[in-house]
Amino acid sequence: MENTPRVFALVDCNNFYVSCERVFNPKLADKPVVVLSNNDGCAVARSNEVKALGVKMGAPWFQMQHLARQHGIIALSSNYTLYADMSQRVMTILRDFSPEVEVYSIDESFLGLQGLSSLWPSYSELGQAIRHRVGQWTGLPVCVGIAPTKTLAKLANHLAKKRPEFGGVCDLASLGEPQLAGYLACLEVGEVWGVGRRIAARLQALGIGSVQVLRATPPQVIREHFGVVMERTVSELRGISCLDLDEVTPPKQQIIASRSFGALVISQEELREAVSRYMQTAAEKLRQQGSLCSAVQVFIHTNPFRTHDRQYSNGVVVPLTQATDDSRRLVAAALWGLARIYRPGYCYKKAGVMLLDLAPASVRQASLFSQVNPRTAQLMRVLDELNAAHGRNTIHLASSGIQQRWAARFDHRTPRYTTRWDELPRVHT
DNA sequence: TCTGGGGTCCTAGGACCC
DNA sequence: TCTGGGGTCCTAGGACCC
Repeated sequence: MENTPRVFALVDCNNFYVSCERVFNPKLADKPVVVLSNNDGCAVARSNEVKALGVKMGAPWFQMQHLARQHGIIALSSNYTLYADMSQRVMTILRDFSPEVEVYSIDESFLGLQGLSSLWPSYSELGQAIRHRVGQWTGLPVCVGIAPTKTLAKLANHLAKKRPEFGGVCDLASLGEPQLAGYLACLEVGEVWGVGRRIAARLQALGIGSVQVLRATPPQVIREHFGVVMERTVSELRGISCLDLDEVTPPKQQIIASRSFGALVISQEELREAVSRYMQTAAEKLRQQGSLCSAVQVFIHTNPFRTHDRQYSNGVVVPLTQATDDSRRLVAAALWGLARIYRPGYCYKKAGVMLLDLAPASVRQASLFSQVNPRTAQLMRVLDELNAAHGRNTIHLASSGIQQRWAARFDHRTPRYTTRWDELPRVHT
């Protein structure tokens, strides 16, 4: 279809959550820092100093207490509001460099670069310009990988991060074949985008350990063992672009809201509060993307790590007679489902809801027996506007309770520096 | 004491139909 | 004694991602 070869860049922020915290608290520079998941449970972001200590992604915080004291690891609760805002700033800058941007996750984007080479001495210098401007305008360090396929751009980004000789930007196409083969021979297959723990182990068993060997394996052989997805990955490693940029994010097919509790929950009443709360969060997201939902799922379970406790886990799908985005109807359906699956006498650790069968609101099917009430849409709009202006959960249904004893704990939260007037950073003179 | 949350895609197998 | 074949749809589960 295209004659000019594609050029992809992957721009990825280094240790994103930790770097965001360091922007606003310079004392954290060069210190071992982790950012923890909800309830301060696991390490979800680690500074280089912490990675060097051998702390793995997702490692439980309570298990590292000894190491933390020994090395003075600083632990911070997640400050998602701050990270989301910083992410937006980075993505805005990236759009200045290329008209083709796919925001892939909160801290990384793919850019289409082909055609832009005439504006720059080389793709590497374009990458350096990106690095420099993001650093100067947001304070966040990023690395850039450049290659003819997305999968290779991911690997290039990995090299840019790990190999100092690249200076944070790696353009694979600028390497000679022997040099490239040398780098790929040093990379394990598990580093490849799409190769997880399971598949890496199976590849190992077939004698395919390095990326270089994987790249040399015929895609048909891979297909026989692993299916079409892995075949595509190997083709991409060989420089054949199979995955294009997704510049417009399609609406989500399902929306999930679930949380572990900050305290154990036994009563149905408290579970009802939590389920109601989660559903209101999910419903807001549903309206944000302009969809309606035809079925909701609700699930609860005990703490699987407490193996000596009696365990219970269950979920149920509740179909709706008419597709809706009305928080009140969605909450009612979820609570109805909860009553079906609730069993007394267990210590519950987590609950959640899922919105299923989503469809655009623009093609709403009018039901024979019920009509859409225009006042409902208006009510939901006012609800969303108030919460957007004054902070999440400013106004909510009474069923989600007031005390919310079960709410997740955040014992080390930093200020929401960029999105709350009362939490702005202060400069003392 | 203390172990995250939110997504996508693919496949296998069962139900059902003609 | 002998008991088809092919297609679709749905769901659960597995694998991956950040």
